[in-house]
Amino acid sequence: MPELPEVEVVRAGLEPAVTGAVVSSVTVYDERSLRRHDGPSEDFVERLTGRTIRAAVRRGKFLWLPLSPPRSAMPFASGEGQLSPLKTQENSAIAVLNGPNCSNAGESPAFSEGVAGASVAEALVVHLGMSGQVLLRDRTTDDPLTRIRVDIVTSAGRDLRLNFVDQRIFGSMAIDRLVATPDGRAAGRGDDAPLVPSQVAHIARDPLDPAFSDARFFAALAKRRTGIKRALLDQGLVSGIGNIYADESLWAARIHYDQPTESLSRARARVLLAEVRLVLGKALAEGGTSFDAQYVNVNGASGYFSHSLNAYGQQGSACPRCGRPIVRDSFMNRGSHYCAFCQRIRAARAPR
DNA sequence: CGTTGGCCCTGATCGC
DNA sequence: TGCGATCAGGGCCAAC
Repeated sequence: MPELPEVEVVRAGLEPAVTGAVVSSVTVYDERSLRRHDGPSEDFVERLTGRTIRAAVRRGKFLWLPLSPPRSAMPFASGEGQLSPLKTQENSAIAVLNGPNCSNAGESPAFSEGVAGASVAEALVVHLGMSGQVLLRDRTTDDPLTRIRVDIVTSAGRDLRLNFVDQRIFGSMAIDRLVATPDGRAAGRGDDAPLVPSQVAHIARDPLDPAFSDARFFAALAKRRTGIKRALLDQGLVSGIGNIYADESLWAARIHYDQPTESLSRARARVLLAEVRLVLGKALAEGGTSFDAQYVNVNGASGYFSHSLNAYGQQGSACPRCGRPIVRDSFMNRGSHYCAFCQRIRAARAPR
């Protein structure tokens, strides 16, 4: 169950390896992992092979790797040689630190020439679903349950391999076109370009995104007529939160999972958002310390359970705050773990 | 149109 | 030892 912190660990682990890398071959072992790809697996392989990866970007739980235009479809390069980053990067350390775009003053090279229809900016979109992993390997390593394999040559000339492993096949890969963000801000963490995959455009910014608007979140939340946990899990309202961090944030804010959103005061919503950020940030800090740059180790389970969880999965044990037992309800086809004493549904304060 | 319930998917684990 | 039942839930979409 990778949520924002786990996906960010993947992104950060992939970034130095894939930035400036060229895809040399692609193998699809299970077409079901292409559910989000609009076309057959042959199309996926064809469109990905030979492309150069520009960056590793994340919004919420979605990850994408923007691709440079295919060489055959390269538009007339406007001016400076900004479209020929391939053979010039001899110093991989610099390439990793600076990224390919920093010198381009905000304009995305892949998108700038789209007027004549010569090229549409695209990205490899990855969602890990429930059980997905992207494992960075050498070319001799195979992993069980690998659904898609992407072999790359890094900007430093190293042969590497990305194994997309996914037991339950709720995750997926896809080639998707990039569209402009409505606010013109960077689409996610890892790239300055205001370009988001079309299938991610409806996903809200996450609470760690500098362009996340607290005010708009509170306003949207106040309009909802549902339980607070359902709202937290709605990626169109706020992204990156899954079942584990929802339960942990609600426990920290002492809010019952089914507290009606319309009855939640602005003050308590503020507390909740602050706790969400604390929980996500803490998990991110813990996850970030335990991964090896060589291998993007994102085994969801081991990552989570190394964190100290106060509520999730703790049914039967004592609430760390009051000592009463944590209970588990079945809710929305998932478990909700909470302290029945600390987290009670409260009536809305009567209006003056 | 906003909200909600149901479905997809399978390896690991547990109990008999 | 073997085997069947159970469990995990993110995102999407039909239905209300």
